[in-house]
Amino acid sequence: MTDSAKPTLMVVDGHSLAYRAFFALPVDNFTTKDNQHTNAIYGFLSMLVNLIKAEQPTHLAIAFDTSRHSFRTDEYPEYKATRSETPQEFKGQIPLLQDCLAAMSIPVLTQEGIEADDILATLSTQGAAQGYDVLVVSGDRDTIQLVTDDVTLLYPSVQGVSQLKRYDPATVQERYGVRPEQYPDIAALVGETSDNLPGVPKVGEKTAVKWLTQFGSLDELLERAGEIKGVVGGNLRDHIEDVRRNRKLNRLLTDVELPVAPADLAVAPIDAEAVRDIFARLEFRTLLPRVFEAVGAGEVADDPASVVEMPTPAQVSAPDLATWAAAQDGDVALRVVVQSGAPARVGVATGSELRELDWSEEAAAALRTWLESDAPKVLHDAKPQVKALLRQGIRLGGLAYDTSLAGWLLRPSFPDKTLSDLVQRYLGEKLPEADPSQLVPETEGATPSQEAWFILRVAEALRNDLPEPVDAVLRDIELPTLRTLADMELAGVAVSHEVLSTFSAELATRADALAQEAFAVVGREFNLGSPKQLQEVLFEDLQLPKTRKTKTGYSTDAAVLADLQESHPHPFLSLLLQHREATKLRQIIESLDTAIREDHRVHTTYVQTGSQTGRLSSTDPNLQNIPVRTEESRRIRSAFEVGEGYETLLTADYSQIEMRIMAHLSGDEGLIEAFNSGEDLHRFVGARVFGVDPSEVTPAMRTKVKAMSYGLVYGLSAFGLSKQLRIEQSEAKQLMVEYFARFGAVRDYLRASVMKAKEVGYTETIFGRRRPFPDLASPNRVLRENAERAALNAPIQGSAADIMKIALFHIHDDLHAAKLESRVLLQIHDELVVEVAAGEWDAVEQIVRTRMGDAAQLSVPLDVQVGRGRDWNEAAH
DNA sequence: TCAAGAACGTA
DNA sequence: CGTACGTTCTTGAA
Repeated sequence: MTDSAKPTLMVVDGHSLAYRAFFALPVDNFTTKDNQHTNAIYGFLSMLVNLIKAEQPTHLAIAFDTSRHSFRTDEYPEYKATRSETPQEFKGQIPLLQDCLAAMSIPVLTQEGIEADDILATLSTQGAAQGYDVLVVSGDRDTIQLVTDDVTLLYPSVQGVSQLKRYDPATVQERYGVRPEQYPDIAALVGETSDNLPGVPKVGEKTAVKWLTQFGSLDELLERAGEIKGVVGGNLRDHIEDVRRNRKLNRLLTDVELPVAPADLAVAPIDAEAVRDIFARLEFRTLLPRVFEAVGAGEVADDPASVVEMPTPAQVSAPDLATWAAAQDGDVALRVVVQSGAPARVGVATGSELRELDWSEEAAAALRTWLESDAPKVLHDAKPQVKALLRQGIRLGGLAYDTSLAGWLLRPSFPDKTLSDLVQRYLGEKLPEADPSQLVPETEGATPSQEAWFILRVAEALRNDLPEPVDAVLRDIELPTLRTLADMELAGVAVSHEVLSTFSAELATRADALAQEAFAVVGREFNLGSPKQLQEVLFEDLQLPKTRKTKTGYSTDAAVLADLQESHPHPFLSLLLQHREATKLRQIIESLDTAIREDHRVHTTYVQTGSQTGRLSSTDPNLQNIPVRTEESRRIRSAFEVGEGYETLLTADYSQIEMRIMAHLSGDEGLIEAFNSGEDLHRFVGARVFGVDPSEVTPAMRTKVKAMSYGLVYGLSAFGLSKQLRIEQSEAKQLMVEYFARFGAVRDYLRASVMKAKEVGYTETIFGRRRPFPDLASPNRVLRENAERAALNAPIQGSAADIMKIALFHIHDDLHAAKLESRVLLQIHDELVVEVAAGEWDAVEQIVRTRMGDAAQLSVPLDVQVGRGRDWNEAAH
């Protein structure tokens, strides 16, 4: 153990440890909005902070390599020559890391022509001589030679950067079988592939240790190399010069002339302001308190700017709160605590004052005017609160900002779910939370007005971060959409329990019969729903050929089973597929049925932050994946009926909206003509691709170009196309060639679009919604190509989502403004379902057609198909 | 009780 | 080796 009276000098190889962090931490989680990668910086600093806390060094320095060139490459040009090029994503982080260290007042040492480990060697030698306990932190094994009674090496273990293994002389002896100073001898014999230093063939650690023990020293061994028998002896004699060279190169310099001595490296107070600045730039939030705690706590406490004092919440009467809130000039944050769908408490905050109260009828009456006014209000996850107020007959006005939506728009791939997440990320603070594990919580949770206060501050931080076009999306698309969704969710959709239960019973009978039949064919009973048991039956009992591999075995999905049925027809396969279909439908029906509420309606929840592209998602239940493809499955849709007090359902959908967006974005004249011609799209495209008259396009031709057209939007490959169409890959390839020969601008656009995304680091929709793609720069091919396909699709799918949202809230607002009873119920990405009141059909259809058709001005028309019926199936023209 | 994986429904 | 989602079931570990 260390003698506490001695000062501790810690010297760190910044380059090698940051490099390890670079590979250890997923880049996804460590990319700023400007697309600056920060994983190496974060990983390194995080480790450093832990080290400082654990080791409490009195003196500290970080050494970096200057370049790959060093005295070793002068000596031996092949040194480290086989190392692959350092990724640009890593190099770019080093100057920023050094800036961080400068802000933390930690000396950064570099020396032209000298490697970081030589600086470590020099400092540790000097430090040990001057009475320091020395800690060397490095990921380079050559530093093992530095270990002495006074010098301990901390070396990253294979598990990652967070685990450091401690090497003192005894540990080295135990692990390598030699004393630390002998380690370079072993390395010289064995060689170091990572440094491109070949050793003696067939000689590994074991042999090297044996020889060194036997001969006492490397010099002695090389002197008497003739005494070693066998092939390895010959190898040694043949490679003596290599060994000498290796030994020369792996000796670390202990006499580098440095501008500093250990005494100059005393730990100094950090520059709190500078650290805050650079961490803000790198979007490090959680690291800030950790750094302050580890190295600068005393300094920071004196800094008034670092402490934001939370005002004390005041319990007030509703009239007081209403008067006070109405008198506010700037933004006011509002938090409505919702319990069982009803408001329970209300908290309001400005930057300096906190007011709150319990909800009551009197409170509602007193607050109504302010709540319904245009006075700007900032909320977090407003939709449930808007709904709760609507249930009280209060329509919230002045919805100015939603931090949940803003956080999602800024980082759609990693939605910070809760307010607590946002406080952590954007303020670097902790939202006080009640400890749920305790019956009597030890920690107090934030009160509503305290939460509101945090929301206001998070909103301010987000406003600074949100680029203008993205802010416009929030203001002009998302917030109006939020109000609309609240009404849609409250309205729900009428679903007939009778229709569902009749169908369900039928399916249950059928599924049972199919199962019995299947068991009879196989000769035993088992769980048809268990992929594991199913595999036994298919591949062992029935001896069918093994299929595509999955993580846990072999695939039994529908596509695979259909293939099997074709190559090895077996009655069981068809029974199984039919059974799956019946049970799947039944399952959907059951979950739908249990979701029917007392008003005989199903109320889904739209998750506005539920996708990375800008689409909505729907949960509890998901009404965006109700079956439609088969005749039978559409019976489920016929259970969605017009509700009491209304006359009919209207469905409206965009036809081929994504292809139209492609035509617009690419400016492809052929495709634009296709949409303006009035001809069926796939017929038109088929005629061009196959060089025939539109009337001569066969169904097979149409199917092919249709698959191709849709595939384009997803970044389809010839392989994927051939698989889907069950044609040869060569034919698929040929199809793509012909397609692009006629519609070349489409391909040019898609290529340019991905290129642009690589350049700026994000994609953008027509309306300015952005989605960052850090993986476009990934050295990992799979990751990169996945990102490329997603980046190809994002602006198209996202623009379609934008257009639908714009149409949706305009329709909602128009219906409201025209005082019509009719209301939008559902949104299924490119389709809307509207419940139409008696006598309102014409007006509603007019509004829907206009708003959907005019939602965006593209170079092709937005075609809208409208249907009418008593139920959803009937209404789907 | 929970998480992961497989399967499958939609646009 | 085609994008974007949510739900249900089974399984195996906790």
